[in-house]
Amino acid sequence: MTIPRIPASRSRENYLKALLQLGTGERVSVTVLARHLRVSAPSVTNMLARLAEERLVALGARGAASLTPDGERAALHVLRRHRLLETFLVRVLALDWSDVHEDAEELEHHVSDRVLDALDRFMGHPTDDPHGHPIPDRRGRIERRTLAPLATLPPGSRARVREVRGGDDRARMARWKRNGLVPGAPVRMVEANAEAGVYTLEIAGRKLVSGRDGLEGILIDRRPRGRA
Amino acid sequence: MTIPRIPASRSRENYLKALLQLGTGERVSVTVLARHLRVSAPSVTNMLARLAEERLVALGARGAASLTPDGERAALHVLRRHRLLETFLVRVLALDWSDVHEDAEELEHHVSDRVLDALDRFMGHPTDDPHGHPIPDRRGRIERRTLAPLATLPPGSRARVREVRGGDDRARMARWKRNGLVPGAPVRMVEANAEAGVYTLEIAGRKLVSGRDGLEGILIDRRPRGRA
DNA sequence: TCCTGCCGTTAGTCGTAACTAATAACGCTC
DNA sequence: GAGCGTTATTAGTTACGACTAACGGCAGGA
Repeated sequence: MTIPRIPASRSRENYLKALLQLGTGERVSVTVLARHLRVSAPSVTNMLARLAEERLVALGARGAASLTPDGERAALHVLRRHRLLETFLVRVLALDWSDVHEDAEELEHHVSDRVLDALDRFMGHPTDDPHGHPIPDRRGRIERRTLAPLATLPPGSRARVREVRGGDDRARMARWKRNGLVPGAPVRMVEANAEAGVYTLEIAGRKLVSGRDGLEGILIDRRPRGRA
Repeated sequence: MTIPRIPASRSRENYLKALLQLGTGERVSVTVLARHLRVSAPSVTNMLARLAEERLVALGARGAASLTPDGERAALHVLRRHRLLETFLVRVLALDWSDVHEDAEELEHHVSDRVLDALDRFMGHPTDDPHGHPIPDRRGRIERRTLAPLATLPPGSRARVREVRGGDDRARMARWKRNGLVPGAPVRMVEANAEAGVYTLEIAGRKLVSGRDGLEGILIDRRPRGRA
């Protein structure tokens, strides 16, 4: 008879999480999903069909997919697990900020609610992960923020780094850390040359010249605190 | 071409661990393994063949299997992960002694060396898990102990509980904990009736009457400390 | 010695989730 | 509107690890 196993997860959960992260309310195409998950397009079509059957995903024309409320709930739970785990690995186990992503990526599929709650309790219910991202609560609610890319900070203005995206790129994370570009760091835009894509910043007193690419993923609050 | 994946684990690791725990140097039969892993006999034959091909298991006549040195090393690494995780769950996260087994059982297959070492460091390199079992070191070496079943303690003698086996039976573990039968607890055999299988004990000052079954798995040092 | 059981193996299937190759459905350009 | 390129789907395979059903070999009892 073959036991159908637990509703199964791992792969499923990764699809849901990807849909959550890629779909800003919008539908996500098969190709985009495939690239993100490093999987072939047919695999995506296939899995989306299964997830649609389980009412976790809604399919639109030309394979465009979005999460149903159920799917979004599930995805937020995965995200919560991921972020709590990253927080634990950094805050408690003192692992490197730029290294923890893949460990969390693995463990997020295997931590029980019991253990997760215990971790949460142990850390005093943190609200942000080490990269500044908000951690969804137990009910799957997440703080909605409107942040701006650091590159949009007008010259002379000050702000604080709020979130640092792209945790899967270790080298990038390590570079940011070296330069002091971590959540909470005070920054001042000294000079911005949007055409050339060159920006001069002061981070916690230290000067940094960076290209636009090098700043992509660093987010600040939309309304900068204070003026120069 | 289909990437052969990582040497893969989960199931493999469970077979290796089972061989380590069941085979006291001896070869283990297909049937025993099947029962222990709650899997059909053909599944066992099948997997053993694969493990033998990878030189992790040596096969004898009539399907009897034992670990090769490589296999034993691998198994001890899994055991180390399991025991360190249990220790973490109990000592740090304050989860219940009798509950943690299954969580550790799941996580042991997914924790990286990096995280494991960090856990080990964080806890100050514990040598025993919450059930009193020795934790293999990083190189896979484990303390060899010669322990005796609590039931063999002569009437009037005192000893300390050293290990408590059978972590997979929650109810049993919970009962022992309620009765104070935890590693380190001082016990005195008040009266032992081997024929009837009834034993009267004093545990940390409290009296307990138990059948032989109820004590199976509780181990003390072979040479009791002190006399009555 | 032969029969009966137990134990293990062989053969064939299933579910999951990936893959490649080939095809179909758009949509944009000329 | 024909043709081309992109995007999605269908078809068929593969690997893993489980399963059931059926078969073979050895041991002990009659």
